[in-house]
Amino acid sequence: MAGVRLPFDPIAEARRNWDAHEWGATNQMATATAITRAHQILLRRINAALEPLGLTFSRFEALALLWFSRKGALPLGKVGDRLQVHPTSITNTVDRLEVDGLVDRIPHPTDRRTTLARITPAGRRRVVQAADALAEIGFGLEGMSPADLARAEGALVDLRREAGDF
Amino acid sequence: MAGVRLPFDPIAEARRNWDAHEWGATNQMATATAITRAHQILLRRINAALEPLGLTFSRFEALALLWFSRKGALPLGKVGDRLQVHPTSITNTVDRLEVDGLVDRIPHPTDRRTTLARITPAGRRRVVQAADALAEIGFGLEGMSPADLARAEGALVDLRREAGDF
DNA sequence: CCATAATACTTGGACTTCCGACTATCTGCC
DNA sequence: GGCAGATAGTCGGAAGTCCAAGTATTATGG
Repeated sequence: MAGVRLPFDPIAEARRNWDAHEWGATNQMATATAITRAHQILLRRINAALEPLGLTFSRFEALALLWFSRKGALPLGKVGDRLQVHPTSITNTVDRLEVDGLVDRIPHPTDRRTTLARITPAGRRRVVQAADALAEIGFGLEGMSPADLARAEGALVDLRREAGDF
Repeated sequence: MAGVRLPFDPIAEARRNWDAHEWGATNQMATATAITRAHQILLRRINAALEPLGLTFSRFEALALLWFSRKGALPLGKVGDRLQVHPTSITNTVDRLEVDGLVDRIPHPTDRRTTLARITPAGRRRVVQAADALAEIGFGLEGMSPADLARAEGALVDLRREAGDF
């Protein structure tokens, strides 16, 4: 990765270029770029914090969801719906968690199409360690003030709603 | 993908679980989740809009950067610095743009370690079409009000600065 | 009651991103 | 001058995401 600190804000610079060439939607471009970049920063920090535990953010999210669930087990499809990812990603995620013994697959009691992912005791121990590790680094967001955390979250609610999340 | 509309806001739900189990850093967790999800929404819409043009968001970003540059050519390393991605990603991106004839590689005039990516005439035509297509969909952010766009962008400035972007 | 449609998951392939390691070249300092 | 260290780019491999297509099972409607 390039650990380079630029002598200017690249988004402000992009704004200038965009306006100068009349490409339109400058504000959306700037916000989209900011979100993309924030995500990049987050994901790197989170995955770095989870790496010693043999987890990634995706796997952590799935594991946490199972941990919170009443029975410690959910159909793969439900996991995908909650995490808003493609079914194939869940298959992949659960495969890896299963290899590490943090989850196992069990058949659904009545619907034979459905497979349940169930968190194992090892998985429960691991997910708690991981949550600690993430709280430790403030989910990679320690650069943000409490006010900015709330601002960012609030500003994105309508986008998520309009995208059909809830 | 699961086109499912949940009957509740999954982030609000995560907040409740997090607090109930005293996992800590709830606000950061919520904001990190919102950013992650917003990015996911954005990227899908943007890539869908660019797909008919044979581009992805990464390739578009690189192409736009070259388009804006004074000479239409930049060292691969500079491109990586500006886009904040790993050198190997740039190699990959430029490989693909080159196959499509939108960019070519030329040697640096004085430093033989360095390779320049140069946008071709076809690349210039394509990037303008792509910018139009993205402006058309408001960079996937049409669900956000102008006020929310500004709020989101502003809230993320400190994060980007602290992460060393500029 | 059975054919058709919907649902649940998996497989194979494409794409992006990262890391570690490697080659080639340039820079700096003794 | 010449060798050590920094810098530029690439290759191989791992992980994540998606899509398209396929199998198995369940639900529906004539």
